Amino acid sequence: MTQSNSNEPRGGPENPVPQAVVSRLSLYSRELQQIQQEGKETISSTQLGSLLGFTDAQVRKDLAYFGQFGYPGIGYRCAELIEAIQQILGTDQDWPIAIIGVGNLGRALLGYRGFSRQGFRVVAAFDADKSQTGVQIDGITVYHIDDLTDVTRREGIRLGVIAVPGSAAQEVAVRLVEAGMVGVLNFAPVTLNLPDGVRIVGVDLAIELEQLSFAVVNRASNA
Amino acid sequence: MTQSNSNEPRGGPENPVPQAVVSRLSLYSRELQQIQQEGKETISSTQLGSLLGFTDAQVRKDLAYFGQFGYPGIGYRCAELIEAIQQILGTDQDWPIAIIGVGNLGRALLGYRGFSRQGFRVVAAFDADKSQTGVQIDGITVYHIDDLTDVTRREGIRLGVIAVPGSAAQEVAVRLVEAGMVGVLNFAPVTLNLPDGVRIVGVDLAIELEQLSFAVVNRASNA
DNA sequence: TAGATTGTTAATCGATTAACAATC
DNA sequence: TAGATTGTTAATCGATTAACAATC
Repeated sequence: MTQSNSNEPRGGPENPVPQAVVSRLSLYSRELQQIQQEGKETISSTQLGSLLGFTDAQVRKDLAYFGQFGYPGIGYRCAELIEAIQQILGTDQDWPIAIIGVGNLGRALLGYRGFSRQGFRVVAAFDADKSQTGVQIDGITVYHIDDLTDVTRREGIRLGVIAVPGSAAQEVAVRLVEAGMVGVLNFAPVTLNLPDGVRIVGVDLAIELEQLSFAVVNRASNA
Repeated sequence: MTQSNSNEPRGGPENPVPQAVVSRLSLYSRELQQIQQEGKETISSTQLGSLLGFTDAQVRKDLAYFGQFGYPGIGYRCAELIEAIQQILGTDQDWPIAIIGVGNLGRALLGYRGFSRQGFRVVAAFDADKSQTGVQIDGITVYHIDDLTDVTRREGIRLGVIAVPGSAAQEVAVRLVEAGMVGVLNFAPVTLNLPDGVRIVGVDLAIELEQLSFAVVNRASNA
């Protein structure tokens, strides 16, 4: 019988980490890298929080989910904390990813250098259009969607990015899961229905703009 | 003295609407349009919720922030609710928008048809590179960044999309605000610092992937 | 030592869910 | 009428903040 160690701070079943905490972890990491580039060695929770609009308590609490990283009287050493967060997020590993759909958005994603910032590496693109098969875009080969499983296994791809029209997204998503993918970044403007255990992050560009228009239309409350 | 009307359900200062509610409103709208296309006239909070993974109570509570839209015993009429939500979000209006930066990502956004789904219309692009000035991309003219204020005022643009490198983003953001923009969709991987009253929505592609890698690395808790 | 800052517990705040009278 | 479903209040749950002893 597996006995749960109550000294264990990690996000096991006993201590599920809220989604919001994980989002902020990414922001901390990004901010810390900026700070480090500016030559600062350490930073306090108060400083880090204020750069991002969070309280000092929130920063400390978030980190406390995963362990003790700070030094009382000093703060956090940037280099150390960056490394710790990357390990928590899994971005200390190499993540070969695939992009499905080489329309406008897919092509942009193929050329986007920002992915590589944290160990993500686009290794293959897929499209249903046979005239695209074999084409190279920004050094990445475009495969036919029917080769999804083969290439995915060969390259050890676990994360897929959906950049196909909404009408095709659900079917593509199912095929990704069949091919063994466990995480999906979905740019199509539809709700995907996938088995539990497959994590989905959705980015709908129109919805992001809607958040802005709501805020603008209702910004009397701000003024 | 302005007396607050306690019958007023809208998100005035008395009743600030949580950010999470606004996000879900967009999802409801998207889902309702799908449902309507499938020929359904009405839908219950239970059905709508389950399509999106929310409880029925949550759906009803979210909508209750803004008024009464349902019919006891019947549910919600799709057409009516869609129109109501669009009015709440402001997407019943026309929103001319500008894209700043015509690199890989900016170009993809210029060609992205999904923006127009809800009244968003890209009317201008800007870039600091003078060799791009005057070029047309997908029918949109690229202006030099120095013409930002002129074009913004002429076209009545209030929302801007930042698709420039991180190193230039803060400076560009400040210029957008100076030009009169009140909402910014930021694709650059940096935290923007802008006056209160300017709403910022950030989309960091690498961070979205990090959320996936965390979930995958820690998915023992799911299994 | 005095000053700064952490990690953590308790208190507060806000958001989600359950329950149900009112309505069609 | 019986069945379905809303809008809303009260109860629950979870997340944020405040406070402070422990530490450097």
